[in-house]
Amino acid sequence: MPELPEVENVRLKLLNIIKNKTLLKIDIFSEHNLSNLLGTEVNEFNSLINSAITDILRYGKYLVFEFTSSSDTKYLVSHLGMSGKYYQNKVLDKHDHVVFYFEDDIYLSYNDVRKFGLLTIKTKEQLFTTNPLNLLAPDPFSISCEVFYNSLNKHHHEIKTLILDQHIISGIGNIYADEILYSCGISPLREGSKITLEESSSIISNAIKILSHSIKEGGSTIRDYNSLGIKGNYQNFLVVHTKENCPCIYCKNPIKKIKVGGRSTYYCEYCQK
DNA sequence: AACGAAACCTGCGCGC
DNA sequence: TGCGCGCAGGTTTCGT
Repeated sequence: MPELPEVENVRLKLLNIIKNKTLLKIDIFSEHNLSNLLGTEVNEFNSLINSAITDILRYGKYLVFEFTSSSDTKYLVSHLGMSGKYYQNKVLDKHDHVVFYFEDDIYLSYNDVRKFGLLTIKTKEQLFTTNPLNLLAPDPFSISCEVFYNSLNKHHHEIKTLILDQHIISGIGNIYADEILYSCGISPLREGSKITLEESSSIISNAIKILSHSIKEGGSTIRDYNSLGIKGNYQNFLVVHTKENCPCIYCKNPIKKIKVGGRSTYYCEYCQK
């Protein structure tokens, strides 16, 4: 469930479930097959035991669990990749790789079919000075328009590729990139260095509008992806993504599907310049 | 240096 | 029914 609105919904739900709960035990299954998923040694995970979850934060598409004990504070940084999900008290299956047992008989499993996600432990010192958060750009809600505009103008990539680049702006993925550029009337193929300051501002304000709306609708649930039983509704509000050959809601010409930077891209060639 | 391609994984749906 | 192919809400690494 990987873009900003879906991750934000997971964050809010997780806070309701485990805020102020103490971690009692962690199980990690077949850890030798999880070398890309686990950024930290297993014993580092065990160092979280007997700490309580004092907060859950989100940076772009990353979740950050704050664990506090009497002696120190540590952070679990989690990215859901393409197929990562959290479940509460679910009967485990072969894709539940890590299970966190809390007080009050609550357990959370991290399930990830494709194992593109990430779970890594950081100290307070390391959190923003090491991968992956050290190079992460601000999300549309907090980025400065001038900084964003200057980043775009440094590159000759297509604008769609640039707004998917988490070092330039974070939180936007393949679905919302298409929706945002459509609402701005900007072609996904336009070169970043040709985007004006006004258009940069439009990208940010449309991103804020679309992402906020999606957060309110619980995110998008397509192909049955969801986490913690969250069933999003925003897929019903999509106007270009997945709409190949459907009439553009503005000009009625068919929506085109192309590849940009290797990703499926939907747009209206008449409304987006 | 910069670009697209392939890699990392698994499962699903499609056409033959 | 079975097989092969292409596809998937992401990101990093590898070639030319």
